[in-house]
Amino acid sequence: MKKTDTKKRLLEATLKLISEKGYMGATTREIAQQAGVTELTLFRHFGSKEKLFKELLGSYTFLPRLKELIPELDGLSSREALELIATHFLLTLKERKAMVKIMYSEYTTYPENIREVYNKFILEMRTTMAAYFEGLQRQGMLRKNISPAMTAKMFLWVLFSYFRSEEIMQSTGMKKSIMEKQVREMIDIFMSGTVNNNT
Amino acid sequence: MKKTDTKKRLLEATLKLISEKGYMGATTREIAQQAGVTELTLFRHFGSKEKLFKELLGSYTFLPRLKELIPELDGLSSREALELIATHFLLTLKERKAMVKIMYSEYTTYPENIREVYNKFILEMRTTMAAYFEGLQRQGMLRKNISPAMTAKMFLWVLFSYFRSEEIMQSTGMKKSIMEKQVREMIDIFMSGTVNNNT
DNA sequence: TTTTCATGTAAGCAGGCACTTACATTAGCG
DNA sequence: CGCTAATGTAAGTGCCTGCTTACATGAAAA
Repeated sequence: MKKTDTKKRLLEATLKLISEKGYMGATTREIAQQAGVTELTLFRHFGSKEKLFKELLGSYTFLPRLKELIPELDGLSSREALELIATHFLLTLKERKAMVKIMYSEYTTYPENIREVYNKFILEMRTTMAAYFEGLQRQGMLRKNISPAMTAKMFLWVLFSYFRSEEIMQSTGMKKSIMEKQVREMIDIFMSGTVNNNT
Repeated sequence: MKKTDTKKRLLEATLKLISEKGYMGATTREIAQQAGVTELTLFRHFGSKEKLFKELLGSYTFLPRLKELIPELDGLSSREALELIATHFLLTLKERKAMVKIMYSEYTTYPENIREVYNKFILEMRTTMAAYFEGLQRQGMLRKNISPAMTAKMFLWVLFSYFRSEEIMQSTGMKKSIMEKQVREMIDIFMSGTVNNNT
């Protein structure tokens, strides 16, 4: 008997359906059916719909690979480094698309602990990036008169909004070649700004 | 008898409750109560919950004041102009906060015509800003090798994300003085970039 | 004054929901 | 084989939801 399997399949089904229909729109019947089990099995495992959802959130790890990535950036130019970070960030979001969608749409309506997961993720990303930018600043590669914190925020905002507009809003999804081109364009603007200096 | 009043109050109550609890979480009973009428009156006016929601969306105008604003920008430096645009944009979002919240969270779950309203709004903002940046580019005030379309997107993404993180996620809301300071910081980075050129 | 029209009161219906109870089945393990 | 533990079948409970029906009220328009 594969006890673990059932629970796992239920959690996956929950993730899928809630990301598609929202917490209130996803019924326990449908979740169970999607997982290939009876509704009763769902309740035997989790007790209630809310506990199921909380366990889904709790079981979730965003494993910010950003930190692991930073040592690899040493030999690269800051432009190359930011491109690499951006690409990895976007791919992580794409992989976790369903959960990202949930956190995005349920944040305001389902206050209890979804906020914790979300805030933790955002905060970790921000501080990691801010630390990286602070390093660049110390090396003289970043303007002295801007704050690493705001720099980090704007970097992530642009990437996240790009992800949302491409992946969540459009059904098509991002094509890799197009994505890389646009990442390059975004990072170019992010680094060099928009103002014309050639005079 | 104030026929118009009742309908208007119902629409306002719908806006408020759906923005707080989502479409599925807001009940017709509660909406009617919030509007100070009987549930029956709600159904006499709108026939069904879905029609009520659609009428809310249809009745809604985002009146993009961006277009009206553009003539006023003539004497200003591009930095001042962008700051003015940004401030107005953020204030519009704040005024329409409830509807913005709805479009944000219900977009993927309530597909039918909420997308139209949202897409129309986004598209209008983007094209207006892109046209403005194209003008700047012709005047030689914007780098030649970046696309006005992407520039416009990034500009709006940063502002929108800022709004979301300040206004929607935190309960406190934006304080005007802090907002102005941060807008200046964001536009500085947006215009001058992040890279250190002083060598 | 009589009519009309927006609203209210009250009761309820049918369906879906989360969740439960009682009992049967199946498969692996000692 | 017999025991245990996970799952299934089936029926149902109580609650809430969107929505309806029948009748009453009250104020403005005729």
